[in-house]
Amino acid sequence: MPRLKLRTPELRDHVLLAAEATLARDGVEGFTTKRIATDAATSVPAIYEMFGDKNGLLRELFFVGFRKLAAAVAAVPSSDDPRSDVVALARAYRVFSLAHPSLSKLMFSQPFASFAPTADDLAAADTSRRALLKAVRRCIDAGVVHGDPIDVSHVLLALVQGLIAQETAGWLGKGKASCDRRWDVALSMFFLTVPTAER
Amino acid sequence: MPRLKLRTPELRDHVLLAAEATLARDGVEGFTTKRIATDAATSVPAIYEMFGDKNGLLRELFFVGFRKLAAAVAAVPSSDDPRSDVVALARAYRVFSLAHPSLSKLMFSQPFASFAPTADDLAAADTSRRALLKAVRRCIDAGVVHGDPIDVSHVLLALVQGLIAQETAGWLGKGKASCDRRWDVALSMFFLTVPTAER
DNA sequence: TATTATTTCGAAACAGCGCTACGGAACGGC
DNA sequence: GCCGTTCCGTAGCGCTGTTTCGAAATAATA
Repeated sequence: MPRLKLRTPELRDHVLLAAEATLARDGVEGFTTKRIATDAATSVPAIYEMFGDKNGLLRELFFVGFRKLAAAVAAVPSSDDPRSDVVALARAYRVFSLAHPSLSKLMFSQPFASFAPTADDLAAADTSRRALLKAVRRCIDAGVVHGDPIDVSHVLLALVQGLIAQETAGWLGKGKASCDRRWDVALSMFFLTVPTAER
Repeated sequence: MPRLKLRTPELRDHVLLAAEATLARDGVEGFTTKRIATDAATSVPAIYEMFGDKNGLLRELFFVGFRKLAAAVAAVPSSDDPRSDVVALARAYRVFSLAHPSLSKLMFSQPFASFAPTADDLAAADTSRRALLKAVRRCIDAGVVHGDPIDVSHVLLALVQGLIAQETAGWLGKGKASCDRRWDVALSMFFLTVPTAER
C-alpha cells in the first residue's frame, strides 16, 4: 500500500561511498551531514534514519577504513625473512595512510570530537593487527627482536601510528626523501642490527 | 574621557587560564567560547577582541602547553649516561601527557578541525625537541644508537607521540602495568642492546 | 474511477555553535 | 547639568547536528 522505500540498504551503501568521497575531498572540517546528503543526492533525514546520527556514519567509515587496510595488509606477501615482512607491513600501513589521509586520521587519530571508537569498534583493527603480530612473532622466533610479542606489536603499532600522524600533518620532514629516510630509520630500530638502507 | 578598559592583558591571561581549565575539565567537545567566557566571568566578544578567533585562543593554549612541557623537560637532570637521559626525557613527555591529556592532544594530535598549527607555531616545540636532540646526539656519540641525529630524533618523537596518542586514547593497554611495560619496551628499542627492565 | 488507509519522504524548525554589529552604558571635560 | 568619546555585552547572523510533522505516494476498496 505504501509508497516504495527509497532508504534501502543500497542507498545506505551509496551514501557511505559518497561520505568517503566527501571526507577525502573536503577533509574533517567539510564533513557535514548536509553536504553528504547533497553529494549522495538524498536528504539529511535519510542519513539519520540509516545511520542513527553523524557518529554512526563516522563509525561505518571507520570500519570501511579498516577493511581497506586489512585488504592492503593481506596483499603483502609473506617471505622467509620476517624482518622484511615487518618492513613490508609497515610500508603497507604507510601507503594506505598516504592514499587515504583523512580516513587514516579518522582511524588512528580522533579528529572528530564527538566520535571516539569503543572497545568493540577497535576489534575492526584486529585483522591488520594480527598480521603485524604474526610477523613480529616470527621476528622474535628468529631472534631478530626480543620481548613479548604482544608488547612489541603494540610498540610497533604506536611507532607506525606516530609516523603516520607526523607525516600526514607535515611534521616528519620537508620532502619525500626525508620522510622515506626516517621511516627506514624507524623500522631499522626494530631489529638488533645496525640500520641498513631499505630499498 | 572614556570608561576604563576591562579587556586588559591581565584579563587575557585570566581568560587563558580559564580556557585551560575548561579544556581540562570539559575536553575538546566542551571547549566553546561561550562556556569559556562564563568561566572567566567575561563576555564572548572580549575573547574575540583579545584572541582574534577561537583558533587564536587555541594557538595560545598550544604555546602554553609547550611552555609547560619545556619546563618539565628542563627539570630533567642530565646524567653521564645518555641512554638513561633519553629515557628520562621520554618519561617527562609521558608524565606531561598524562597530567594534561587534553592539552597534549591539542599539541600532538589535531583534535580541532579548524586549528592546525603553522610551521611557525611549531617552533614552540623546539625547546623540548632540542633537549631530545641533544640527548640523542650524546647517545650516538656514545655508540648506543646509530644514524643521523635529526632523523633519529624525529623517529623518537614519532614513537613518543604514538605512545602518547595510544595511551591517552586507552589503546595501549588495560592497566598501568601494561602501559609501563610497553613504554619500556619502546624505549629499549632505541638502544642496540637487549632490553632490560627500566625502573 | 474516486476514496481511503497506510506508509514514506523531505522541507522546515530547533538548539547550540562561532562570530559580529550595534545601541546603550560609563566615564572625563565643560 | 550636559556632551563627546570610548568601551562593553546583548542580541542577532549563518552555520552545524538533529527531529518533527504535514504533504506526497501508493494499493486496496467501493
